[in-house]
Amino acid sequence: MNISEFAVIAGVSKSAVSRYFNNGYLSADKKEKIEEALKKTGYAPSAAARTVKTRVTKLVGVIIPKLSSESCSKVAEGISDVLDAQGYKLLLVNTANDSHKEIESLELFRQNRVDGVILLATVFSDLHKAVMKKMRVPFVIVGQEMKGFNCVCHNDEGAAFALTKLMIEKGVKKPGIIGVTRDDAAAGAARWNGFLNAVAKAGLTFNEDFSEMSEFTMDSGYRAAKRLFSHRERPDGVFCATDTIAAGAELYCRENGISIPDDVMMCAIGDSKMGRVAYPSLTTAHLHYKTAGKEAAEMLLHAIKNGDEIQRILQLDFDIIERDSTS
Amino acid sequence: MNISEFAVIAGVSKSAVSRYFNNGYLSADKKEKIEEALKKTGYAPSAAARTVKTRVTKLVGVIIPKLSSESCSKVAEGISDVLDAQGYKLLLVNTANDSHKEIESLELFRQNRVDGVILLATVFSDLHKAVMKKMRVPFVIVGQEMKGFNCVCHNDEGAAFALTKLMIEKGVKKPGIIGVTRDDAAAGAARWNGFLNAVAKAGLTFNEDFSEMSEFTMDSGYRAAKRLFSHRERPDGVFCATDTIAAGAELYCRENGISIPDDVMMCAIGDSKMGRVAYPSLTTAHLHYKTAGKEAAEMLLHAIKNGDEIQRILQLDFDIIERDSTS
DNA sequence: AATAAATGTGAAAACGGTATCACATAATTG
DNA sequence: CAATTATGTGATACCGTTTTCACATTTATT
Repeated sequence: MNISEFAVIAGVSKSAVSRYFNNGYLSADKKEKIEEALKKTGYAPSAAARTVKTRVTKLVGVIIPKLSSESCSKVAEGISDVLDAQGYKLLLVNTANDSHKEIESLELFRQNRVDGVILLATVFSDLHKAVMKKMRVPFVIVGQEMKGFNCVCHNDEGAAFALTKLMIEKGVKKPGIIGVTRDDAAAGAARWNGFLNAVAKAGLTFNEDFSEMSEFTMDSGYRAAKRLFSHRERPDGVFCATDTIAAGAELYCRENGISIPDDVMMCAIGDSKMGRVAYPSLTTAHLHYKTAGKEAAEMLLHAIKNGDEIQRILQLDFDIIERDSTS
Repeated sequence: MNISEFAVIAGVSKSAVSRYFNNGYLSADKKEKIEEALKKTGYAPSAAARTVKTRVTKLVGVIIPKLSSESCSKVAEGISDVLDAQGYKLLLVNTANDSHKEIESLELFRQNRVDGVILLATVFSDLHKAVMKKMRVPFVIVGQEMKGFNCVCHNDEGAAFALTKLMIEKGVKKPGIIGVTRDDAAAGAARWNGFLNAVAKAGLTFNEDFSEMSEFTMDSGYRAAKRLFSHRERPDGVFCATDTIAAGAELYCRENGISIPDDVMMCAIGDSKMGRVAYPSLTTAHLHYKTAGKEAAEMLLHAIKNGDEIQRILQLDFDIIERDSTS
C-alpha cells in the first residue's frame, strides 16, 4: 500500500497524509480520520521513498571485526546506545578482519547514503584510506589513532607501561611478554612499546627468550606460555597483551606446577569477566570499551551536525586493577 | 551526483548506466566509458532510489536484548555470517530488554521494508504479537519457542535436567538451584523445570531453602550464593541458570572456605569462556549459540525465498562439559 | 540473399514519497 | 471594518532509480 491508496481510504488528500507524518499543518478532523485508517490498514510510509526526496537516511554504518569478542561487543553496545537514542539506525557489518569485506562494506555504505561511519580497530591499508577519503561523510575510528581521521582510542601504551612498572616494583627482575603482532597498532605495537619502555626505564635488560607471540585466543596463549617456560631460564613476571591470552597462560601454569604469583607474576590488558574469576585472579588494566563506543558515536554525531573538517582525537584513560596474580 | 549527471559525464545514456549496474545488455565500448567515469567521479547509485522502484531492500532487522552479553553476541555473529554472505544487510537494534523500544524497532523495520526479522529471546507481550502479525514479513525467534512463529531454540530444559542428573549421580543428595525469573521462558522457566524434574525423578525431595533467585550478573550470583549458604542446612550441589551466576557463586565459596566440589558441587549452562578458567573449572552445558544464529538466518532466508506460511521449529542440541566443579 | 533471431539502444513512464505553490478560510490586529 | 496574519488545503513537480517499449543494428539460419 502506498500513500495515495491510503489517502483514499482515509478520505483525505495525500498531502494531508504526508503532513500527518511530518508534523505539518493539519486539522484535528483529518488527523482523526488518518489515525483511524491507520489502525485499520496498518499503513507505514516507505523510508526509501522519503529518502529519495529528502536525502536524509539517519543511517550510520558500523564495521566490526569480531562481534563475539567481549571488547568489540561492548564498544558496539556503546555506539548503539547513543546512536539510536538520537534516532539513528545502525547498519552493522561483522567483517571478521577480512580486508576485502571491509572495502566492500564501505561501498555498501556509500550506496546506502549513510550519514557517517564508525570503524573498529582494523588494519588499515592504503586502499582503505583512499576509499574512505572518497566518501564525503565523517568517519570515526575506534581503538587506534590515524592521521586525518577522528579517533577514539585507549591508552594502550600507557596501560602496558603501568602494568609492567607495577610488576617490576613488586620485585620482578626478569620481565617477559606474550604479545601479538605489531600489525595491530593498538593491541600489538603500542603494548609492546609500553612494556619495553617500562623495562628499559627500570634499568633492566630485556631477554629475548622471554618474549613470545600469540594469537587472540586462550589456546594460543596456552601454547605461547608453554614455549615461554620451556627455556632453561624463565621470566619471573609476564605481561600479556590481552586477558584472554593471560587466561590461557595461567591455565598452562596451573597444569604444570608453576605457581602464580610466587614463581611468576602475571598481568594483562582488558579487564574481561574472565580475569576476575580466573585463579589466581588476574591483575589487569580496565579499558573503557563501552565509553569508547559512546564517545565515538557522540563524536560522529557532532561531525555530522556541524559538518566540520577538523580532526578530533580522544584518548581514554585506563584503570589498573590489582588482583592476586601480582600478589 | 545522480545517474543522469553521471551519464552525461560518462558520455552515455542513463539507461546504459542502469544496465551497467544490473547486468543488462551493454556493449564493451560503453562499459569501458562507464568504468572510466566511475574511477574519476566515484559515483555510487542510490540504494533508496533503487528500492523505491524495485521494492527490494535486502535488509533484515535484528533485535538483540544485550549486545555485550557473550551469548547474544555469538548469536548475532552467526546471523551476520550467513546473512551478509547472501548479500543481506543487517539493521541492528540493541533494545536492552526495553519492551517499548522493541515495539518501536518493529515499526522502524516496517518503514524500512525489511525482508524479515530476527528476534533474540525477549519477553513477549500481546502487543508484540499483534504488531508482528501485522507485519507481512517472516520472523524467526531465537532462544525460545512461540506458537505461530519460526523458532530456533536450545534444549534448556534438557540441559538443566542432564546437569542436575549428573550431580545426583555423583552423589549429591541435597540439590540446590540459583535460578532466574520464570518470565524468561528459556533461561528461567525451562531450566527450573529441568532441574526440578531431575530432582523428582531421582526420588529426592527438594528443599525450598536450597533455591535462590538471581539476576544475570556475577555480583547477583555472588549475593544469591551468600543467601543460599546462610541457612543452617546447606545444599551439597548447586545448579546455576547461567555460567555468569555460577562464577559469582564460586567466588563467594572461594572467599568463604566452602570447597568445590568437596563441600558442594556446582554446574551451570552456557559454556562461557569464564567457566574454563574459573577455579575450580566449571561443569557446564555448551549451547550452540553461533549455530543458533546461523540456523535462524538460514531459516529466515528460506522463508523469505519461499514465502511459506508454515511454522518451523528447530531445537538445537547441547553438550555437557564436565570439569572440576563436579570433580 | 532473405529472413529470423539475438543483441544493443535511448526515451519515457513508473515507483512512493515530500516540498512548493497558489489559494481559501479563520483569527487577529490597527 | 479593512488589512493583516495565521492556519489549513490539494495539485503538481520532483527526488534517483529501473523497466518497458519501440526501434536499430548485427549475427545466425534457411
